[in-house]
Parts: sequence; C-alpha cells; structure tokens
Amino acid sequence: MAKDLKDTLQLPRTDFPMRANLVQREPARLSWWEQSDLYGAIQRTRAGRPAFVLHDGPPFTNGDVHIGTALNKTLKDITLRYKNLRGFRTPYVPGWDCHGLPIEQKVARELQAKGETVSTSGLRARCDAFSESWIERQTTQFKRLGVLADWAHEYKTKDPEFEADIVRTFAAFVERGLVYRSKKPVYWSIPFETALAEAEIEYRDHVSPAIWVRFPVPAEEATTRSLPADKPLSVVIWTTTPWTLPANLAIAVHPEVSYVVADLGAERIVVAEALLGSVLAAAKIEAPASVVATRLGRDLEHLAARHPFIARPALVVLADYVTTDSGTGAVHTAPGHGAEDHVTGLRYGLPAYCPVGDDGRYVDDGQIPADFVGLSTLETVEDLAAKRTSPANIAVLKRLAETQTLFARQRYVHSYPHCWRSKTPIIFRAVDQWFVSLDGRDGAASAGSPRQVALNALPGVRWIPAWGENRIRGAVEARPDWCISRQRSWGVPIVAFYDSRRTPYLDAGVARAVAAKIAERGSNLWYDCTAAEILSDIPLPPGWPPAAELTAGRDTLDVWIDSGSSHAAVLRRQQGDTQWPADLYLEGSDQHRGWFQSSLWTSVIAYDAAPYKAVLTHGFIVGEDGKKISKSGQYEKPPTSDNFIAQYGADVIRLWIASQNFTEDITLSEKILNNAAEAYRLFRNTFRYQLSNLCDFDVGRDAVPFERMDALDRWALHQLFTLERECTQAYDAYEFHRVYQLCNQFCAVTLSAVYHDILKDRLYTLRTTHPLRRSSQTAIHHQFHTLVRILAPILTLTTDEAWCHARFNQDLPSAEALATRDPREASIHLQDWPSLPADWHQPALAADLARLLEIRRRVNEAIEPLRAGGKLGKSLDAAVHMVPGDAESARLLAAHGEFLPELFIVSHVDVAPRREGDGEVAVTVRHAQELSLQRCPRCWRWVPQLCPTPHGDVCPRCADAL
RNA sequence: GGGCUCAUAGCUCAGUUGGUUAGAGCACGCGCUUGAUAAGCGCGGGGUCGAUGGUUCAAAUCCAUCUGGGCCCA
Repeated sequence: MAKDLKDTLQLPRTDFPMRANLVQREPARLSWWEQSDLYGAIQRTRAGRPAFVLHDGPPFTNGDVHIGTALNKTLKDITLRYKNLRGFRTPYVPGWDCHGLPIEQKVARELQAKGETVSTSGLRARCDAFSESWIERQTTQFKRLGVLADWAHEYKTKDPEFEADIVRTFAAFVERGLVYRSKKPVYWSIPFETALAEAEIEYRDHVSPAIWVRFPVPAEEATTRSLPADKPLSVVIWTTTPWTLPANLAIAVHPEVSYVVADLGAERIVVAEALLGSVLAAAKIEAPASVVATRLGRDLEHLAARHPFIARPALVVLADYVTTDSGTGAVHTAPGHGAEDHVTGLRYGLPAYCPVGDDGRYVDDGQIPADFVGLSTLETVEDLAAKRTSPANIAVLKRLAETQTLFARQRYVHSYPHCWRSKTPIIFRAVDQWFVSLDGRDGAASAGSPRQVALNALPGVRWIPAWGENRIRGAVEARPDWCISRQRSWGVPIVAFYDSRRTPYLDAGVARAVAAKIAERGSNLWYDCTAAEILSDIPLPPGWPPAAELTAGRDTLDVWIDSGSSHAAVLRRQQGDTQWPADLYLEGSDQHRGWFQSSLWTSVIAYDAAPYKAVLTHGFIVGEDGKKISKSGQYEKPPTSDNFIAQYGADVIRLWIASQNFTEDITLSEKILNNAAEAYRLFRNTFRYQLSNLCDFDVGRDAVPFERMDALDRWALHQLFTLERECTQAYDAYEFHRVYQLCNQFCAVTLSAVYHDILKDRLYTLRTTHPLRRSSQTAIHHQFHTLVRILAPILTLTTDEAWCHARFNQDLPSAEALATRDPREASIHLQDWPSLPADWHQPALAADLARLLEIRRRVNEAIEPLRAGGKLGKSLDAAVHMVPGDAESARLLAAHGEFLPELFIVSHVDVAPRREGDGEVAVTVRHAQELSLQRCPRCWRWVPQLCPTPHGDVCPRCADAL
C-alpha cells in the first residue's frame, strides 16, 4: 500500500550522478573538448566581437607544472572563460620560455656526469631538446587542469621567428642609441675562462690570508681635516683577498659611523671607533692607545690617502653597506673586483679597473708593478690541498711587508664562492658588458628617456590590486641601467661584431638583416657560421672593416629580453588572432620586477607605450603555517599540479583557487582542499536536485510567465537576480572568491535550506501539470541555467557535465543528438552570460520574505525542544500557533496566511489577533495530532479530513493529484 | 637593511564614510529525517578582530611602534 502510494509521487529522477569521481570522469570530457575543438568553436562563436586579449606570460620549460604555476594558469582560464561568456572574443595564445641558464646548466651537468664534451652548437641542441620535452609534458599538465588555449598557435621563445623578434627588440635599443659598453664585475672561473652565474657557484670553506693594511695619509691631506700630522698617519683597511689590492682605487667609510685617530706611539691610525679594540688585538698591540681625534665618516669624504705600494691616491668615499661587524670600518674598494665596490665607484666616477686577464694573471698595463705581471690569482686544486695561497697573494703580501704597510695578518676561514666545475675559488673580475641606458643619451631628467616614458605610462594602466602601481613605480625608478649581455650559450646572440683588436661594431640595420636570416634558420646560424657568412649579402655601414676581418660576439641576450619581447613577437603579429596592446597581463607579484617590467621597457623603447592596458597580480602559495611551501615541508610528494589533481580532480583544485583572495598569500593545506571538495559537493548536489526535478519539464511547453508565478518562486528569482548582479560585479573586479562565497551561500542557504526544501512538497506530491508545480519548475529551470553559467568559468568540467545532462540527458552529447541541434548547444562554454529580466527585481517581496524567514527561524527554535523531548520528529508533524506582537507582523502574517504552513514546512498554522506588549511574534508548537488532525499517508501532511480513493484514504489535495 | 604588502572564529571570506551584544558558509557538537540518502533539515558551542600605545564620547575600522608572514631588492 505504502509502496503503491510512493509510486504515485513525482520523485526526482536524473542520470547526473551524485558522486563526482572527478579523477576518473574528467579526462573523458577533456578529450571530448579536444576532439570537438571546443576552443575553435568558442572563437567562431565570438567572431567579429570585441576582443579581450590576455597575453600569456611564458612559464619556464624545465620541470613539471608546479601548483603555483597551476594557480596562475587557472586564474587566466577562469578570466577568459568569464569574458567569453560575456560575449568577448578571447583568443589565448599560450607561451613558453625556453632559453636560459637553468636549462643550460642542467644539461651541462648531465653532460659532465656522463663525461661528454660537446661543441656550443651541440650544447644548444641538447638544451633545445630538453626544453621541448618539458613543453610537451607541461602542455599535458595544463590541459588536465581544464585550461583551454590555442595550442596550435603557441609561442616559444626558441622559435626562429620569435628569436628574430628578440633580435629586432635589440635592434630598437641600438637604433635609439641606448646601447653602450661598460665593465661590470662578474664571477669568473679562471680554469674555464668564463663568467659564472650565481647558480653556478658553490660555497665552500676557504682559508684566506686576512690582512690589515696601512694606507698612508700625507701630512698635507691630514691638515685639511685638522688631523694631527706630526706622526705618520694611515687609514687601516682589512681584506681577505690581498690580490685585489693592486686594483684598489678607494676606501669606503660609513657616513654615520664614528672614526677615531688612535695614537700607537710611533704612528697613528684611523679606524672605526667600535673596532679599535679588535684591530689592536689583531696586531697584538697591548699598550693602550690614546684617541687623539674623532670624526664621523662623512667628514672624511674625499680625503686622499695613498695606495700602499702603487703611486696613486686612494680616495675616501662613503657607502651605506659599510658595517662595524668586522674589519676596520674602512673598506678596501676595488671597483673592478666587487659588485658593491663597482656601484660605489660609479657614484664617484671611478673606473672598473681590472688589471687581471681572462687567464687570471696580472696584465702589463703600465700600472701594475713589473714583477707582478704574469702572476696568477688562481688557487689550483693542488694549492688548496697543500693549503697554499695564490702566487698573486704571496707577491702582494711580500710587497706590503717590504713597504711596511702590512699592519697585521691572520689565517681566516670563511665560506667562499667556488666554480662548480673546477672546484677552485672564483674571482670577481670586471668584464666588458653591453648595457641599455634607461635614462637615454641625455641623462635622467630628459623627457623622452625610456625611464620617463615608462613612468608616464604607469597611470594609464589599470593595476589590480591598485598598489601594483606603487610597486612597479619603485622598481622602474630604482632600476639601474640594464645589463643585457650574458656569457652563455643557450640564448639569442647579441648581434655584435669585433675586429682583431676587440673593437665592437654594432648597427641596428645589420641587426635587423641578421634577424631576417635568424627567422629563416634560427639562432644556430650565429654559432654555425663565420661572421663573413653571417654578413654575406648584408651591406655594411660606413666605417666597418670588411666582413672577413670581423668575428661574431659570443655573448647572448639577457633572457628577460626574450620574454619581454613577447608582446612584439605575438601580439604585434596578431598570432592566433590576438592584438596589441594586451587587455591584461596576469602573473605573480614577483613579475613587477620581472616580466611586467621587461615588457614595459621593450615596449616603451620600441613603441613609446605600455604593452598592456591592465596588469593583475596574485600572491604566492604558502603552507598551513603561512610559510612558503618549500619551507613548510607538509607534503611528501612534490607539490606539482598533477599530484593534487590525482587526489582531488581538476574542478576541486579550480574551486580552491577561486575560493581564495589571490591578491594575498594563498594558503594550501589538506584541510583547505577538503573544504573545497565539500563545497564542490554542495554545488554538484544543487545541480543534481535541479536536474532531477526538471526531468518532466519542457520550458517551451510548461513554462509559467513570471507574473503568473507563485510568490515564493518569484522570490527565488529575485534572489537569483541579485546573485547574478553581485557575481557579475565580483567577476568584473576579478574577485573570484566573492563569486565563490556568494554562490556557496546561495546554494547552501537560499536554495538548499529554504527554497529547495520547501519545494519538495509541491514537486513530489502535486499533479504533474499542476500550475503551482510548473511555476516552481520554471523557477528551478532559471535557477539551473543561471547558476550553471555563473559557475562555468570555475567548475568548467562539472558545469559542462550538468549542461549535457540538461540538454541531452547524456554525459557527453552523442553525434546523433548534435546532428539536429544548434552546434552551440554542445557545451556550456558556447553559451552567453545570463541576462535576467529586470522585473525579477522584487524588493518589496524580498523584504516580506526576509521578515517571514526570521519568523521561520523562531518557529524552528520552538520546534527544537519538542524534538529533543521525543515528542516530534519531522517538522510536518508540527502545528504552530502564533501571536503577532506588532502591527507589521500582524499584517505580514495575515497577508501570507495561506503560505505559512508551506513556508515553515509544518502541517498547520493559526495566527491569533495581535497582542499588546513587545514586538516579538510569540510561537507555540504542538504535535498536529493534538488538534485532531489526520496524517495523509501520501504527502505526510496532517489535515482535518481524509477522503477515500482507490489508493486508500488521502488528503483532498492528494486525491486531486491521483 | 630597503621597497611593496598581509594579519577578523579551527578553515575560507564579509564587515560601507569610526556608531547597538563583530556576521556568513564550511568544519565541530547534539538531534531529526530516510521521498536529494556516501544526500537533506534543525538547534547549538566557538572570536580580548596579531600585540602595545595613542586620537576620540565611541576604534576591527584612524595614527604610531612592535611581532609574525609573503614577494622583490641589498
């Protein structure tokens, strides 16, 4: 009997499964998208529409997609899918950053491990293959995330055409007269005669001869500072690299530090006050020294001390990096042998003097003592084993002793950079480099300088969040001239030629002509051909020697020029139907100093404008403890995209990404991902409820016009209207986490706890075609089709799955099903953003319902004690008596009297006349049985009277349905 | 050390120009339902709003300092 009645209900039916099983289910949909060319279909749908171009910042091609990279790519995908739904044409050309040291080094280490040696061309070929293999793997990993892109038109910085555009960017620098040659200290490996990058350095303990050295101050100099000159006076410096002394040009002091002139009896020395004790201890001077004068560092500026053994002055200069932690507070400064020294040297107009050749030996430059020439600064592996210092160091020590300028000396053990291949200590050595002047030929303030144009361009860009503008402004203002040359092999060559005397020849026209050849043959041309071959058919500018006398330079361009040229190589060439400038760049906040800036410089120099209209940045992923993920150590497996997808599926990962305010640090933990998985189930079940209750509904046939819809249904559409408006605002502001919060709240409360719960009675028990049931189904239909669109950018796979069930009752649309339909029906991603009728906005109705829902809460509160006492189970067993305490409540309850039992999901409500006193609505609850009501076995409501039917006695409403 | 930035319940987020007992969802606890069922509903506990000091009749909100994170430099 009961079974019989249950069969007369309209219970929900759907094949849309409750359990997602994303890890297994998602790949099928992804391959369907690929095989049906969803990307192409979307572009065709939007042909002729205004474009929204998000220009992809290329990931580096040397490993698996990290979860942080997945975050970036997913944010891009969400943005583009939203813009697509909004009607924009959204071409998306993914990019790959291929050149660079990390790849070259990894390949070189592998070769070394195998004992192989290869030519430069051979090394480049290996790097190319290495990069290519990761492009393949990363592509698979990005696709698995649900990222939709024009993979057929992807860009690679190693593509010949792209390389040609990199060279053309360089040509633009040359053409504007911004490229100049200057020396800069680099790490130098003597055995390999090559510059090294930070990553090629290994720090090892090293025993150095630490020395304290007198720099005599001539009496006439001393008197200019009112320092006593009646005894020998010298500034004492401290260094652990004696061999750099021949290159000394200055002594740096801190402007705010206090320096003393200490009288040692036979002489006087100048050191930092705080270090006097340790200096005397190093020299084993036990007699007390008397301080005869004190000066701040700034008062010593420009004092001209003498070099200890070379006939030239050593100027006292000021530098903030000087500390009183160790040494003497007076820092030996050789601009050709140290990065900080070089910067200080630039400020004082000192040259980057470097009397050490490529082979690490002193050169004969007329200044170096004759007996030093040819001595090596190298400590070989054998020297290290024998604890011998370099010949250069020995010679300097000897000379200091001879000139009596050695104040003290000690063995000093410290961590010192070594060459990763030869295991010998590196030296700092100034080498010729190419620079781009950012202040133009006319200096910092000139109006047309790259820096000025860049700074002027910043306010015209929309920075999201707004502080991004401050950050890049700081970076642009502070950036020194751009050193664009690297002594590497895996990169794009700097198109410079040299004659036999190492005079460089540079020309924009020649560079462009070479670029045209590179576009044909790739940059290998540069390494496989002689200069004469490279230059054949290219007219040489006046003043150049014949091509046969030239050699091609071996420097490559800084890889930031590679990726910084992408807007020119991709957008300006409208690759994949893109356009310049980009509407959006979207990268991590580290790119303020990286890609955002390099792209800005290249664009400003070549085109006088920024390459982007808006720049959005996101934070970095941190662990549960708020620390960077590499330090959190909470994951056993590497934090790659694939590892997380294998556990949760792409849509859960995407939902997690959308749920976080990505302008700040983004937290990742198992708990948070489980949260996302829970929210995912909420959305999935919402879709499932809606689909299952629409199984007998046909919009064209059954839809009820809004004005004839039931009030609750109109309210539900009002809520949906509000949701859509707020989500649109949130998406437009790139606040995806607000979309998440809004939809979460909407599905959990507005729908599940209220609307869907109330609707069950109508949907299950009323006659199929009952107007009230159809009214609600109409509303559910709109709910589904709006919600599925709002969530489509985030839950790309699940919304498409739900869509297919709604449209085709199938997981994936079959060919037969599609044959008779508009092709746009094949996917949710071919739809448009919901456009909801303005009359769904029903503020008065919403206000009433808000009050009624408050009262509903009070009813639930009143039911709870009965439940706890075991007197009542489901709310339908309750009969509610209420007494309004104010006129407004009385009006409200009277106006919606009929609707109250349904709203409260109870069987009976009676409202007494308004009572005097406070404004609360008084609620009492009893079991419906106590009112002598009878329970309808079909709809479970308690009613005054049942009537007989062939199915047994049921309530009149159910009788009608039967 | 410098630049930019963040800090509200266990988690993710709200909190309008300073103005009642700081909100929501999830998680947690206790129940109900078994006609969304590896679902659904109800009720409940939980926060000195990073710390300290200040401005104010009034501070999560404004100011200063500090602590602890993040990115980028040095």
